[in-house]
Amino acid sequence: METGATKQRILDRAFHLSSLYGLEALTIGRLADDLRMSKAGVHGHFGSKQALQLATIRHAQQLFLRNIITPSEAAPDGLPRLWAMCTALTAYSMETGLHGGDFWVTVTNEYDSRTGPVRDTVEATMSGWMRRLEDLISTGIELRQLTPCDPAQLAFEIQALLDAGGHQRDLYHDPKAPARARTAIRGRLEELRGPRFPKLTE
Amino acid sequence: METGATKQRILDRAFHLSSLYGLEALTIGRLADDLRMSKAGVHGHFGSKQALQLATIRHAQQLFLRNIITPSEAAPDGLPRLWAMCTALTAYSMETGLHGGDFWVTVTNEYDSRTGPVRDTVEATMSGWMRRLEDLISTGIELRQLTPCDPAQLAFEIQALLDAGGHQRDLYHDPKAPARARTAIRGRLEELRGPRFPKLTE
DNA sequence: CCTACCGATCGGTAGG
DNA sequence: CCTACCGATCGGTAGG
Repeated sequence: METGATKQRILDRAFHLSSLYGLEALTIGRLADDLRMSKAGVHGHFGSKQALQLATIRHAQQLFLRNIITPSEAAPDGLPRLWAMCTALTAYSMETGLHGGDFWVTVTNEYDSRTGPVRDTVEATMSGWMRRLEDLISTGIELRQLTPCDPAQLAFEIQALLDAGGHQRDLYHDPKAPARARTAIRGRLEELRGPRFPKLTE
Repeated sequence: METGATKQRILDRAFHLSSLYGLEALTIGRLADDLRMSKAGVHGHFGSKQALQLATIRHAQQLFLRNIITPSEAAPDGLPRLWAMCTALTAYSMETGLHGGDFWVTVTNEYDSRTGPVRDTVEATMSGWMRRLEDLISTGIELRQLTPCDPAQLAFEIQALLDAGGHQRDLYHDPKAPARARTAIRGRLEELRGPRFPKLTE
């Protein structure tokens, strides 16, 4: 049960546009124009605008899994894996074009004060991501890579810095912002250095 | 040359709505319904939707100046003043309702990938705020409150944490998020403690 | 500050 | 996947 090629084209474009302008500003007409299709042709693949938004979120989840999560699983559990995810996110952001983290920065900010199924899906996705960060931190503590600390607090700080790396890069057209995020995260981790603190690449 | 009472009512409501949903989702019709006015009655005060957006930004600037900047000027220059601004922003966020920082978190994220006069105004405002943070950090270093460090890097980190305090509070309905931001900022400042590091209240 | 409009665009539907 | 529509709403204008 594969997704059709046209539907993939629509989702790629929807992902691109909503990474820049959000899922509320996404319109079926704009999407159709970009893809040189009719509005009904786009609409028919999803049935409603909300279904299109939810499908775009699922598409973004798949890209995030493929581009960020899975590659980082190659690194050892705990701190090396956490650091691999942080470098993947900030490295991606240092290149041109659109990448895994941008969609989520835009969309979480767009929906943080809204209600409804789209918001709920966004929140659930990000909660899963935060739990993943906290688990890696907890594992890092258990493995004595890190000094004991509050995983939720450290995860909050890392997520804050990752978000700001992408956001401030865009707002100020400052290509150094992702590197600032990485520098700050690395410094914070080294401050919590435990006896088995691993070497952090890059 | 005072602003009319009706115009103030419109701007208060526009500020409230755009703090939640952004300045692009703001519509003259919705504003008119909320205020039990006609669309033309709202429109006439500004002349265009863009002028309404820019006027709402100016309104938000005034509130930020009155509620955050000016009160903090009572604290001594350098670190105490920087800390006063951080506590003001996170304290406001801990109460219910809408406050100074929320508008800017929403709107900077909304416009970071857009173009045009509204985006330019938002960017200029935030650049001024970042410069203010950097100046307070530089003063703190000169006064030996802080160890020498890169003011732009530290300002980036503080702004990242302040943003995330408001944003994650809303996204996860987590009232502890602003306190996490404050804890992280305080920890970062104490890490950079200089010989004349002041006592940080609260 | 209002009523009464305008053309454009929105999400969505009928029918093929 | 298309053309040809629908009612609702958008920003904006005329005229008072």
